[in-house]
Amino acid sequence: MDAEPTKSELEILQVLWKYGPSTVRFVNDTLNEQKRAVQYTSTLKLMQIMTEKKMLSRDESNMKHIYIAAIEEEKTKSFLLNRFVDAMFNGSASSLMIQLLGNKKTSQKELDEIKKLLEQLDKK
Amino acid sequence: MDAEPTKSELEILQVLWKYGPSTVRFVNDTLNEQKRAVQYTSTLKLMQIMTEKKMLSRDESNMKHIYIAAIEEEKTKSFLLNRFVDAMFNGSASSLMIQLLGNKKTSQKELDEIKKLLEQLDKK
DNA sequence: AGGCTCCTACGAAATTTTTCCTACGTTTTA
DNA sequence: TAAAACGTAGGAAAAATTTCGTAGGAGCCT
Repeated sequence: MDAEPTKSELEILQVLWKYGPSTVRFVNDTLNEQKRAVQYTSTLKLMQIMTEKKMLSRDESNMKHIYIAAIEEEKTKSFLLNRFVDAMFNGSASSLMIQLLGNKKTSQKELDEIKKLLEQLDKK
Repeated sequence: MDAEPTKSELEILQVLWKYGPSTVRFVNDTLNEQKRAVQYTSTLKLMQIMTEKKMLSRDESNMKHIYIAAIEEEKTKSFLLNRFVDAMFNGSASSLMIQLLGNKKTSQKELDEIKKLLEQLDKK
């Protein structure tokens, strides 16, 4: 992991990961709909900075630049998750699970999926 | 959740949660051993700020003040975890699990514990 | 008592992150 | 074609977070 995405940077990455390469306009609209009010130029600026940091790349061939996430979703999430578990739960996945499942928000469907996953891991 | 602990604040909370009520000196030493170099007055200052924010409370009856975590470990971790899952995995616990267990770091013992936990949840 | 160490308080500086204003060019619309 | 809308770039300000220097008091040792 080269650079740590900040909170705001992560929001932008999420949009790009979810919807694929996008314009600043699209990202900004999405953030405003799904997250919070933010000015267009703020989003633009941040995406420019992220491009400098090599976190994004962009296609400048048209006036409306198209931005692309340059760091992988899987790797980044995995990295951040591991850091989070280490910092918060001393690296213990089961502690995290206890905490996570302890607060009844998780649906039965989710639980079933997790069980299936565990079975798969066992077979190996 | 009243106030968001920042990264540094969380480090301090972790020490207090783990070792119980402590002096600034102890917290600072622990951080320097386990985390990173940081000046005594920096730790002091931060803990004073946290006290203002009601994140910590303290016993001032002696010259060496004793600081106590004023927010609960469980609640705080649960809150931060939920935010993390929402932000990173769209609220899906199983997605998080897949990511977490996908990177082979988790031991068999951990897996067993998680399985046990799931069974318990089922019985209810 | 004088010197040394440790403590707190306070203020300010340094750093990092986030936000937005302004300028100016291109495209679209009336 | 002029006005309005939209695009980028760059700088600077604002906000949030972190760090540390300095001052002054208390405790301890010789």
